[in-house]
Amino acid sequence: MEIPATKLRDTPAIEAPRAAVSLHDGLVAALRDYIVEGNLADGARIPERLLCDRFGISRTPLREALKVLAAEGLIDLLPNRGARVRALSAEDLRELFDVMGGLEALAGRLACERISDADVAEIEQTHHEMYRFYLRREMHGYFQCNQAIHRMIVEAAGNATLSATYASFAGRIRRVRYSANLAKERDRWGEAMREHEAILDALRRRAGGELSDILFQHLRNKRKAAQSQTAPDPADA
Amino acid sequence: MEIPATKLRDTPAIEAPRAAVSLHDGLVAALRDYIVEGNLADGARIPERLLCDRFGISRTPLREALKVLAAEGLIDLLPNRGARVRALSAEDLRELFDVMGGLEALAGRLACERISDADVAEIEQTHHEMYRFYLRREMHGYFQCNQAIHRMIVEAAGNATLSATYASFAGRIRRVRYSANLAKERDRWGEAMREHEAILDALRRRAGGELSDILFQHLRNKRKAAQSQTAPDPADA
DNA sequence: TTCTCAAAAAATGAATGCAAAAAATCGGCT
DNA sequence: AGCCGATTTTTTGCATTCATTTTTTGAGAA
Repeated sequence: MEIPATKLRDTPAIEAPRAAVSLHDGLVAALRDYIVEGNLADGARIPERLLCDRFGISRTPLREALKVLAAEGLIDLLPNRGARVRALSAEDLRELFDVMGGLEALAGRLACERISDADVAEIEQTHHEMYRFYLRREMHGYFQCNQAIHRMIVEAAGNATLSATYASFAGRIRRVRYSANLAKERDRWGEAMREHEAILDALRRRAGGELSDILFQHLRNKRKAAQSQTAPDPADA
Repeated sequence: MEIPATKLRDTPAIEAPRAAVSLHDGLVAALRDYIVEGNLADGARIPERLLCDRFGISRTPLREALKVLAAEGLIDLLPNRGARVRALSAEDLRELFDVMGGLEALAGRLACERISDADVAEIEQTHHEMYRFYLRREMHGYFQCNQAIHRMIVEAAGNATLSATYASFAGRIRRVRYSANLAKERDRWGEAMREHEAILDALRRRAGGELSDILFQHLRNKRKAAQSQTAPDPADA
């Protein structure tokens, strides 16, 4: 029965660092990257022993990390049968892209409510940088700027919960993003560029609802591009 | 050992599809409910030993469950200092409501794309039932129908990922929903009812973008009501 | 008394050990 | 010869144990 009387005073730095960094968090991140980067085949069984050796730890912390990743949806945990890399079906991809679209739509709406002119200017600047990459047909730089813009909009929403959720889903589709997506994206490069113009325009006017629609549609188009890429459906193969 | 008996019941049809049910999942669910139902004080330290005794298990599975709940954002895990119930600040509440609004907005948009006339009719029916509760000033029944309608819209989106995410966030605010929210809601009862009329109307017309806006605003208003209720910041209470 | 510092106590983080379940291997049967 | 069932082996799930870290407690000095 410890009395909270003495406790109430010492809550200075608790709110600020929401995510405390422990050794365990590092392992979760490492394992997540390990999987996201495709070191394990889709649907492959993940023997605990193997990963223990790989990461140089015992089974206890590894299992904790596996549970977390399972909760994140990155792997499946079959009772008494170990962990398996969750293979993303075409259906999963559809769902993930739509949820990402919904989150970005939300971010756009919220950003319009509170974004400062300075932050809009920063996005504008990145947009122009991206445009230069587009003109020079430099895919990589374009991609980087693109990602940065979307991230800035999400940040501008001023909603840490949203940012965290967005990051989580972004991680989940990063795998496919790596493997595919680039080639077909090229076909709709001009279209994407125009969409980004519209995004910036709506953001300048602080037209939340409009920006929301544009962003969702933007992701929807991205999804279609990615899907036509991955079209030969692996789900029922 | 007798703990999970009462806990396992309240999993709607949401989680069904892909999550395999192990004994461990039961523990996570039980612990989640245990916290959500307010058995632990806000910000209170959670001694592992105590929960081990309470649930009749050893520390290993408990710690696994704690990690998962921490990943869900329900508790904070301070390195070497144990777990604490994450106290929802006014800021957190604002964020959560907005994210919920974003998810519902997305659900509405997606639902308009694929909902069948039969499902619309079902929602319509629940809506009328809700209206009868409204006329008779029966708060509880109204509330049930309200929840059901929102859940049906989310389900109608046909996106399991969205459903799971929605359920997760709903769980996180369930705590405050229990404690407060009802009284003030009464003041804007009529307004909420009108908003629901608009929701149904947009759904009938399959006006996705419109429904999206309405649902977000609906949640925004709900948030305002809840906030004016909880206004005296509970963080430092 | 009150503050500081140090030792004791308790709690956390991680490794190991043990029982049960699944997978693999081998012998028996049709 | 091939297929099915039992035994061995491996793997998983959980409890227990060990090493640090934190927290508490107590003694001594200002």
